[in-house]
Amino acid sequence: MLTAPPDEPDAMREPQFGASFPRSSVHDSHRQDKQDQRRQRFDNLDLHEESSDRDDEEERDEDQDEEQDEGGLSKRRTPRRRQSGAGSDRARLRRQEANARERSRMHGLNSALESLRKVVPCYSSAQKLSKIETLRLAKNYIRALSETLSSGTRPDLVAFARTLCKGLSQPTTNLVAGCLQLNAGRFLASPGDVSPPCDAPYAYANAETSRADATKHFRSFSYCNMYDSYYNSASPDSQLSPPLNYNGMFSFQKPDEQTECVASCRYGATCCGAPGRASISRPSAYTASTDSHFPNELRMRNQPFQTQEQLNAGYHN
DNA sequence: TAGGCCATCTGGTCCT
DNA sequence: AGGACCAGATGGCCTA
Repeated sequence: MLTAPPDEPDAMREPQFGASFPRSSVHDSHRQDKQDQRRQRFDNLDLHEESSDRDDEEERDEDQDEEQDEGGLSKRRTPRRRQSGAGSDRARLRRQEANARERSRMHGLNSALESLRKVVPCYSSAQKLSKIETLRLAKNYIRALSETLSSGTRPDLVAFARTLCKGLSQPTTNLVAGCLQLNAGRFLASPGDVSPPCDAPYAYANAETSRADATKHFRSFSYCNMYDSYYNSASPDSQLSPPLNYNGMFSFQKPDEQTECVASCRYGATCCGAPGRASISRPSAYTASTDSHFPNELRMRNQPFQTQEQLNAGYHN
């Protein structure tokens, strides 16, 4: 089953609204058991019979095999020659070894993807993003950070969130909005239609269930919380910290990541969490403004916003 | 039940 | 020759 429209050149671009993700990982262990069973079953398969059956089919379909996909991409697979005796055993062994390698390779790929999940906004081990959504969100995250860095202007959370949610599915958009405590329906509506996110803390676009899902698994985020936590210590119940690093100015980090982050990040900020979620307190160069625009804007505490050149200078020196 | 996501197997292709 | 990579096929699980 395709995960993207066939005519879509970029599979990461189109949202899949209504998709049933993010998916819970609570069944991962169960899934692992099933996978082991399946693997055992496949390993015990008599590949001679399987090969025979397929060869029969291929003989029947040999005439149609000449056809090619649109675009000249031939997907034809040449009929396999049936092997027998020692050669067959050897082939089967090699096939099993190849399968094991492929499993290992895919596990490595999934491991890398899991690492990616942990560094994009809204990470949760309890309710993780799908692969495609993780890649989309990561791409948007990089883009949003790059745009902020290159603009050299004071960041705007709504614009940041828009970039972040571009092309994401509605559920994921709601989750990101939940992390930001933004109104997903409003901040994605139109560039000029920006309403203060704090007027309705959880007015989600589609359903209350989305709101509940988001708040259940993800620590809520807001400049209000940032501001508050700046003057308060972090709560001790930190477990998971969705990293939301907006140009390095504020972020969710695990407690054990704070030390090095503080050391390396000149623009560390502070945020705090919703009940049950991590709450981080870090030295901040910014404070949230308390005027009518709050919390759409950030304000520097001790220094003006620096341009990209100034930012880079800190690293180049 | 349909659709989405996923893991796995599999054969083809490319590279070393 | 063998391993890595890729994409198609398949079937299971989950959710709306």
